[in-house]
Amino acid sequence: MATMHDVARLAQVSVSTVSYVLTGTRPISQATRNKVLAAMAQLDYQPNAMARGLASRRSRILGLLMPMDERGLGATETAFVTGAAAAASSAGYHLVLSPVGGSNLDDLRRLASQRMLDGVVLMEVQLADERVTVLQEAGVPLVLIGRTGDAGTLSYVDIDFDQTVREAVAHLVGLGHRRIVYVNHSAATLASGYGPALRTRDAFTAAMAGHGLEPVMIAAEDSAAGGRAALAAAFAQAPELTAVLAMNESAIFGILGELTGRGLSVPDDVSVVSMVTSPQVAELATPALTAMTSPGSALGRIAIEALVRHLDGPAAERHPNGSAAERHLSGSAAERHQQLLPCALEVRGSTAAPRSHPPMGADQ
Amino acid sequence: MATMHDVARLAQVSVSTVSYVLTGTRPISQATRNKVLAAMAQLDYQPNAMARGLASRRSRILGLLMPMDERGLGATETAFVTGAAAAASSAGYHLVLSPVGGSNLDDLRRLASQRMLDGVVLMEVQLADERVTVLQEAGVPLVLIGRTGDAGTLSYVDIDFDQTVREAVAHLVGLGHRRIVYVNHSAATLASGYGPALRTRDAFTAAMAGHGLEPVMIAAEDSAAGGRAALAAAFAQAPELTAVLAMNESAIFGILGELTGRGLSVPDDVSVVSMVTSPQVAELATPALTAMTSPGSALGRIAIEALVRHLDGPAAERHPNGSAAERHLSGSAAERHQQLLPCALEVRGSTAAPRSHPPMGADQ
DNA sequence: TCGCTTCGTCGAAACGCTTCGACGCAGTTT
DNA sequence: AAACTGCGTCGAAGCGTTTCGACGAAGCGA
Repeated sequence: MATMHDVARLAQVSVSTVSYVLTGTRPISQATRNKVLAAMAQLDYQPNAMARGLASRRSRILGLLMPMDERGLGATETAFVTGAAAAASSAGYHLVLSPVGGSNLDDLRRLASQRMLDGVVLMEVQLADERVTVLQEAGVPLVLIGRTGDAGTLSYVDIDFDQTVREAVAHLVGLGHRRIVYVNHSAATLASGYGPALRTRDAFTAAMAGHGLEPVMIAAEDSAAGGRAALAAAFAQAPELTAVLAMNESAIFGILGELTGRGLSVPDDVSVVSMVTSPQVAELATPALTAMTSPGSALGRIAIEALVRHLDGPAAERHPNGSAAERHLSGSAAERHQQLLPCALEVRGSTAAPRSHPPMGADQ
Repeated sequence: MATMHDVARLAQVSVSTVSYVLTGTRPISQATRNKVLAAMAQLDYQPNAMARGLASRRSRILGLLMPMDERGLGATETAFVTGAAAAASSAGYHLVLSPVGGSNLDDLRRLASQRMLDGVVLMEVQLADERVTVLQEAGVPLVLIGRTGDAGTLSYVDIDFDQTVREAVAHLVGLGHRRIVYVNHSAATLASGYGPALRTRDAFTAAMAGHGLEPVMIAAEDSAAGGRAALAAAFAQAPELTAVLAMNESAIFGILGELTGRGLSVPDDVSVVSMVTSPQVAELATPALTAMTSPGSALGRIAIEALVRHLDGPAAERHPNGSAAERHLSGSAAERHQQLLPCALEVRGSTAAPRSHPPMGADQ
């Protein structure tokens, strides 16, 4: 494996010159640059990541911390990851996905203290997430996907649940539905402070109130069985329901199965809308599900871009010889990126006007 | 951030002594060890990963290379990842998941040449996989999940497709089915040399022949629509079919939908078996699918363990002061781990005896 | 023509760790 | 009693980069 010394010797320049060619830190004449580049090509030189990291105190590695607990990544999360990977790569960073569960905080602390990651993106953030504290104490720059309860000073990208729920409810109400049930994640998930579950809950209450309707909510375990049970509970609580809005991607198949089992047809008897779902999953069901499509890859891209901006300092690098103080100043100006993205309504076959109540005053 | 120097000073020993305490490379008296440990605790010392990597020429990072193309990771792949992560962690390695697509070989080459990864596990291996060549040229130890066509000298862990298919067919034949259709991945996937698709195809032909039955095979796009089309094609080709064996997890929901659409009931009119599927996914369908459950987390664990064994040399470290030659010798003896794991048949609600032909000579 | 920047390059000192040779000091062996 | 042998420890030399200060050589205003 060729080293910088080899390149320098072959190009007949000093080691530091090679480094400057590589990093662009100082001006190098075109002639010298070409010599060096030629030598690098000839030797098939690749800089040693460890040496680079040690000397520069930046690894150029970004971490994507995703708890991989129960069920796997859905297509949504995958889109998210690919978006992030693409963004990182084009910013000259490596992206590593670390499956550090929410439980082993010590692992996380170790990872953070080892200075192996220049920054991290945190997925599946809880309202009160200890990982945030750990990372902050370790001084690792971070961007959240999702928000903690007190996200004031943090950077985050998240889905605009409020807007998303409002749109979903408007769609159903516009079709003429009045009795709409919201199937959320399980009570345990709610209690653990899972942001999406809590925020959609509140948003649903608000949205229904806005239409003068009564919100009915059911918690469901993240499984088909959970969905079945939830639907049974829903009918017990609101026998005349005509539409189901489901946050729980795992439960939704159980809901559909139970609906069929009861001899009810979708969408003629009951309309179903799936929240924060990828088109691929929505198409799996029969009929294909009307769904709020999550902005997966955009979320990932934006999160990484915000992180990189924070790390590399302001893009407007007008004074390459600016003092450290200057750089710090403008660096902190680039901080705190906070952004919400809504899901887009995609109407497929699982929603229609209710049998009993035809549409009325649709454009609510 | 405390360094080794700080620890050494506080503990009143030399830097090298601290290092020996940390790595266990040389004997250290209990008294000294305690002093050092105390100092480390007091300073909250964490070794710097980059410095460590540079000096020792091993990063203690393992890569899990997973192409994240189309659809997301299923629960199967997730189990795989978590198994690998757990194994890596308990062997003292970090596991990073790198979404380097199959396309950008250059990215991979760069990653490999930067000496950032001590070794890699390759997922979704094609029969002719260029990534293997790249990695081998870069001198990075690797273990495959799946096999290339010429896996002779490589280490791999894979599903025993032959055994799995045989068992699935035996289950159906045992119930009395004679006309069984196998729904595979798409023609394009087959053509690209995707091992599981090819191996199951051959295994199915062989298994059916073993029962004196004619194999009918259909290729399906990886989507619900693909499944629907495939079922239509299946009925066109074998109108009297009574059972479907599906490799294609995405298509299977389309198959079920189309079956229902034609007024056929599962399992009364048609039995369905899903191959290489996780229980979670199998439970999503109504009725829950009889499936061959993939040994997800075991695969991941075994792959990592094989890799680590290769890296750390033979477990039987009887001669800690053995010469480099000895170590190399025994190292190469530990190489080439090749193992196949079958999927386990889990009978759920989607298989039953065919209506027309009651069971006969079941224990085939 | 004399200083004064600016440009392009160099040498050397980090960066924080591992590892190698050496050495003092018991505790054997002869 | 002399010559070994391990054990526990130390100092120093790397590992392959980046980065800082320095220094000729131009280029330029006075």
